[in-house]
Amino acid sequence: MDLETIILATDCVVLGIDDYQSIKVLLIQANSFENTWSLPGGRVQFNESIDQGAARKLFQETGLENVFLEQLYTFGDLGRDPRSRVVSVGYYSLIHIPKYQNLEQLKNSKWVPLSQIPPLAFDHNNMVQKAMERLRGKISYTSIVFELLDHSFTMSELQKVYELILNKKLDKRNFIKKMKSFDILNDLNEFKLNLYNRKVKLHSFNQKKYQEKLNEGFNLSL
Amino acid sequence: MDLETIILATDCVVLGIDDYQSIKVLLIQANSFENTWSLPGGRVQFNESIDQGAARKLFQETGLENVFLEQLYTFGDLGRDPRSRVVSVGYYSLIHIPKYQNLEQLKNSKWVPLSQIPPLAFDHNNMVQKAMERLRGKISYTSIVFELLDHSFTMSELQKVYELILNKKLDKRNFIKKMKSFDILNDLNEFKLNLYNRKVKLHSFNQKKYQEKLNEGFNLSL
DNA sequence: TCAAAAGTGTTCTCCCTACACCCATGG
DNA sequence: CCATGGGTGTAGGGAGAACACTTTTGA
Repeated sequence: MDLETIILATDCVVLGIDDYQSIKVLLIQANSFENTWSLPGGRVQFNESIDQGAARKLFQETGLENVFLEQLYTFGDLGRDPRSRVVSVGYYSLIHIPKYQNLEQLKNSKWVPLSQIPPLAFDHNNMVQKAMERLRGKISYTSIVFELLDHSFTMSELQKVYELILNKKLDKRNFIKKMKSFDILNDLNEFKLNLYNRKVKLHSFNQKKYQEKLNEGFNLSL
Repeated sequence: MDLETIILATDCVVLGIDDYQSIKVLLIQANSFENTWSLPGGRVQFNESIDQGAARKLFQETGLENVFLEQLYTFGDLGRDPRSRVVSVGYYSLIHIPKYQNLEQLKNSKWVPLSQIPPLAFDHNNMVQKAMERLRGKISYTSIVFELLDHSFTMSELQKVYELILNKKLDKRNFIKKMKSFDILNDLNEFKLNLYNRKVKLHSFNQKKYQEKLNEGFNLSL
């Protein structure tokens, strides 16, 4: 290969929630650098689109597929990879961690709370930063919060996710009042038991109602 | 060069305002296709960052430099360029057109109102679309509106720009009240004559005040 | 005298915010 | 009986929205 060829790659910031205590990032062992963690990613092939490349590498390295995956930003500074000129298209993915607990490929990876991320390979810390900014921005005009939740969830789980993303505490009664006014949740007649074995009502996201409202300049900001 | 090499390029959506009647896009004659218009752009060199590449091509093809220029989205679908596998990092730039009227390099280009853009080369129409979405989104949490205005401007010019971006009419009194409440404009003791030769008060953007307010979760949405 | 844009306040409504107590359960 | 989180309603203040007339100038 030409020594002066720019190599094109993707990297993916996978954000997830499990215990509602923090937002976590999926890190894998960087194969070329011992003791260094990095984001899943790799080269884009000649005969695949960038989106396809990102989804393929994500699947190969983590087993995740058919998940929310969106382009974030393209990182192309000189020297971001000391070995060669690599331009990386960053992506971010949002998942509810317990749904994917048993994936074989996750053996060599770990979920790390945002506040405890070590220095990562290349400019990967920067990518995580950008992903969080994007998430924070998009929470108010898209329905991406629900990507972080299970199909059914309690109101306080939903509130916790908002609080983690916006990084501030919200008033319980005001939150519920606002959410109900959006009228985009289904009241399931199902319950789950919380830590204190108390029955808690479950809800689900009503994609259809949400889509209908979107056309009228509707948004989800609190 | 390797036939299976992915080529990296940039393209730039230059948006500008002159007569406050419409937002306009700068189009240039695509050199490889006769009678086709396209966005300024070209290959990224091995020894420059993507940002530098975008700025360099913008300057070479339009003469514009030191202007607002920000990465937009990376376009990498198969077949977007029928000749070879080109991945293009899209940028957008915002300028006040009359400031740059005399640029030599703009001879073979034209400013076209958004509503009158012809079919462009490659996926360039798509890029324009994305740039407008970004502009609309960012108007409320950054100060990019002022990139489209001259250093000094009248309140109704500012209002027109908001109206063009948001694509709806605003109430004059409410607009002024809101803007004044932001407290980020300087009242210049200067006037300009409008079409009817009437003296109109001029204002300018107070970058410093704006920066101070930013830290307190301030935003510019109407 | 007509057309076009500048300049200027008030009222009403609705939404956001602040705020507290009881209940159910497991330990 | 204690700790923890679920569930529920109201009142007040402030911001957004609606709204009209006068003035200036050129044509």
